Amino acid sequence: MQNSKTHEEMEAAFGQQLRDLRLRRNIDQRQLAEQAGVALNAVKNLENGRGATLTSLVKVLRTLGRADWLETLAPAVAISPMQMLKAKQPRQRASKTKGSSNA
Amino acid sequence: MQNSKTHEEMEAAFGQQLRDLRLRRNIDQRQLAEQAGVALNAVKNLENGRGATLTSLVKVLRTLGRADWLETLAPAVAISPMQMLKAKQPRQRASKTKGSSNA
DNA sequence: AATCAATAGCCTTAAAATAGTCCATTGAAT
DNA sequence: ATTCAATGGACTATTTTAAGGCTATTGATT
Repeated sequence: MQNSKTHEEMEAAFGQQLRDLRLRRNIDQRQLAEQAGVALNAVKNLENGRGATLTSLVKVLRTLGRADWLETLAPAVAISPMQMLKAKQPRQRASKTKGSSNA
Repeated sequence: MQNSKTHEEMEAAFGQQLRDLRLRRNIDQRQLAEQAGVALNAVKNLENGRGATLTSLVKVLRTLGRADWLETLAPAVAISPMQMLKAKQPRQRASKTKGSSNA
């Protein structure tokens, strides 16, 4: 009922994707690190799934030209233009109804 | 020529997306933290863009049922079945040709 | 409008990541 | 086959985050 991969495996697989992106740009880790403004070790850690910060990831993604990917996480619910008007967002909260299993 | 957002802004916007996902599931930060196996503070940090580790992010994404998103980073080049056969991957490297501006 | 739970924010300690350097390995170019 | 650069891996010091707890806000429900 859940993803069979451990989070370590997922981070490693993710790192491989980052590496692929870099190799397609044909730049080496050192160049990527410099352009991103992070240490070479941070890039190594990312690509090898050895632990990283979200900040390093974001900086690297920007450099790789894939910062847009970060905006694709939330499916973004379509709402009507009228609703748009009142769609300010000062601190939403989870509500109390027990039936919490929404999709 | 580049994203006008700073990486801080990007992390904050990303955190908002995480929050949206959580609210759609209608669970609170405490529940999410427990189910993900991270501290409540880790969830707060993520949603408020105050710094986080990739590990925390992955654990949270799994809990939110969006672990698949992590696999959508690299466009994944289509290669022929014949090429598949020799597509082992022991350590690729960036090559030396100066013309490195690939898309 | 009053209640109460969800969230923000801060504190301290422990754990983890960054940064910088060095050396070993290995893929690519000659 | 040899050369040489790209990468992996380790080590140390420093910075950042996780974890856990505690209080102040604030949104949702009544």
